[in-house]
Amino acid sequence: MKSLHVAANGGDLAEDCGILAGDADDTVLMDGMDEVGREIWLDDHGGDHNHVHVHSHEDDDLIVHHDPSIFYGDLPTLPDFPCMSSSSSSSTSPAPVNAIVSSASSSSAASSSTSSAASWAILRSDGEDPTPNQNQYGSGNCDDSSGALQSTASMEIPLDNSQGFGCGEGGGDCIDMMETFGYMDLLDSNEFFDTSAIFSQDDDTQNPNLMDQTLERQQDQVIVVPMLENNSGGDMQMMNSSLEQDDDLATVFLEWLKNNKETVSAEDLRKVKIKKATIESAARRLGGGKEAMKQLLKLILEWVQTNHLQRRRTTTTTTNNNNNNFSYQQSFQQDPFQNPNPNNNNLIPPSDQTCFSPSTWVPPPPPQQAFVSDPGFGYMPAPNYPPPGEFLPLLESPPSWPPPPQSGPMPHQQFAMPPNTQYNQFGEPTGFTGYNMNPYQYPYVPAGQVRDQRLLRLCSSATKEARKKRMARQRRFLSHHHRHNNNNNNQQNQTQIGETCATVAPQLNPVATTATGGTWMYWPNVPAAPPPQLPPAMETQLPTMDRAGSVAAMPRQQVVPDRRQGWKPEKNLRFLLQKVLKQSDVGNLGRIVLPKKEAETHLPELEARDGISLAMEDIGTSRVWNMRYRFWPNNKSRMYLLENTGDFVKTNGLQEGDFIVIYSDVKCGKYLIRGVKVRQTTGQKPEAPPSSAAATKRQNKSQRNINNNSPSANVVVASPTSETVK
DNA sequence: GGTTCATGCACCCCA
DNA sequence: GGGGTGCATGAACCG
Repeated sequence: MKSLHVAANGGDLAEDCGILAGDADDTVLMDGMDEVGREIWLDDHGGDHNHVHVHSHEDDDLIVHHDPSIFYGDLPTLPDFPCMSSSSSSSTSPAPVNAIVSSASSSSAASSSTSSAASWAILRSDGEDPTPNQNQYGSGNCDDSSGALQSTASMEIPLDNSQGFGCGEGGGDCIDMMETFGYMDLLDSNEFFDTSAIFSQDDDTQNPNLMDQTLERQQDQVIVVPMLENNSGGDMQMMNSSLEQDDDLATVFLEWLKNNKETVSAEDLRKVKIKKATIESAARRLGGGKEAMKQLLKLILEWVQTNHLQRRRTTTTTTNNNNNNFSYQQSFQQDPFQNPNPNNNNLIPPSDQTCFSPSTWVPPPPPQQAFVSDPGFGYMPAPNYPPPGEFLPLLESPPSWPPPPQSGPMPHQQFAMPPNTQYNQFGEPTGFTGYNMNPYQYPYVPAGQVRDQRLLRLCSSATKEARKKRMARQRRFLSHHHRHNNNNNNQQNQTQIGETCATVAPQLNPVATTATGGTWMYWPNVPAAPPPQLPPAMETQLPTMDRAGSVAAMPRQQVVPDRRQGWKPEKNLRFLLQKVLKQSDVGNLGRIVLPKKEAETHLPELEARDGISLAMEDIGTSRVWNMRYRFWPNNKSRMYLLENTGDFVKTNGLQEGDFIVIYSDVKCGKYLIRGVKVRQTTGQKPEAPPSSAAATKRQNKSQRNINNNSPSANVVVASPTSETVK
């Protein structure tokens, strides 16, 4: 029998309710993680309890206490946990304390689990949908005092105040997540996986070789999911595939251990701490049952891995890397769960809030390397570890993007959404080459499933209280940030994190975020060339473009929030790329060659040469153009194109030398395009295409010189709308 | 020398 | 034959 017991506690019910209520203002799925959400620790209490300790840090740190005993041979019974009493605070839930007798022998654990399942807040993996009892689980009960989630005392874990965090500030109920998961299947699977052999001792775990040997030894006994054997594919791929193929929680856990044995030690796992209520709520939100727990397990493992790696990365940069606490402190500051931008709290996939109508949005294939919108944690970084600031501040406003008005239905193909994780916390591109991504897509869940909706809603959580805390943290951080930066007057404009999102001028180029990772900031391009002879207002707004017409490096200064006429200050647009239009771009071909680097960086990664449909809203006219983003094979490379641009070009009267700018709306994820006319003041703008190839070349050369030397020297930028500036 | 990208042009489809 | 599609070529750029 494979059952996952997840005890609910009475703690943080309000936040749980936030989850259940699908509070769209919150990034994090798991309330505790949301508030604090900083770390997951697997902490070795040295105890002999077989349970997941879920602690709630005083400062809303989410802690899952993993009792090392889970990896030991003999797993004592859960009823021994002193923490059980804590859940007894539940006066309304008479759930009995059930003992789970677990041991290295899966059979015993299985039987005990089975026997105890009935009275627990149990998410059973046997397929039975543990439809939450309202009274018991409080899915509809936000009363913190109801004790609705307190019925599952059996998984309670003692408060570990010595660790600096209590076992659930709300109710003090804790469960050992790792043990829970290990408990369920790892111990139920006919001993095919002896966790005790992996992390039998701390010393062993500290010995990578021994650990590896142990794992390798175990591998012989393990039913390996085929896809999991491919480690090269990355963990995300593993998770994706496992979701589809793996029916065994134990296998999931085992494979995860195998795949991460070199990077995640038992010590690391012991530091993982997840709030019991969080787990319970998350599992419930996932639909309950085996599948839900499987997903949750995967999510948690993924997060553990991610967090660990991030912590490790951070550790390498600190001189105190011998201090685990310190390193975790570091990771705390980089908590992938944390959204430093209170405005960016909502990571709601498009199926929930996208501007696309659900009927038209078809999730693309699972990304190989994707931004992970963790349904369980609100935000879970992909292996690339986009910083917290890369959250997509989704849809705090109701969907406003109408379906594309083009004639004919939108293709039932990938409907890409803007990427939102390309920037590091300093607003620099992270350098990875391309996404295969829909930022809203959950790599763990097969697209199109109803479960997705639940997962997506998990992104939201927490209460106003939690938001207040985040805001306070953000303010503190900002204050610190300001003190440590040599600010100029523009700094204020750059650090309105959590308060406002910079608006975008069509000629402004954005630098994604500040170091706090919050709000997208837009920075003007200040040409390296001598100052252009332009009105002062334009000098800081003209883009610097390379020969391809794409954006060149831009100094992070002189933020000029543009609130000119016609602009929509409420839009949170993020600059993606721009392209100076060539003759071939504005000709009859109806296609625009996009700069490769920017396209790969900021637009969805293309799996097939046919590309994807991109609905582009014309910023000037609000008309939505159904374009196609694709690529051509070109030698060993690719040439990226935006097709179906003919009407757009004509409508905007774009000609050679003009340029387009593509943004993404960070709120609702749509793409926006803007055609910008460039009129030469000292020379005549080409009114007609060159009549010959030689003329074309000359023209191109001239254009390139303009772009490279002084891109704004001789031009006046005018928008196709009323924003012409001369 | 490798990469990017503008565009020439071959091929195919269709009226 | 015209238009669309997509590959190939070569110039420009970059390291």
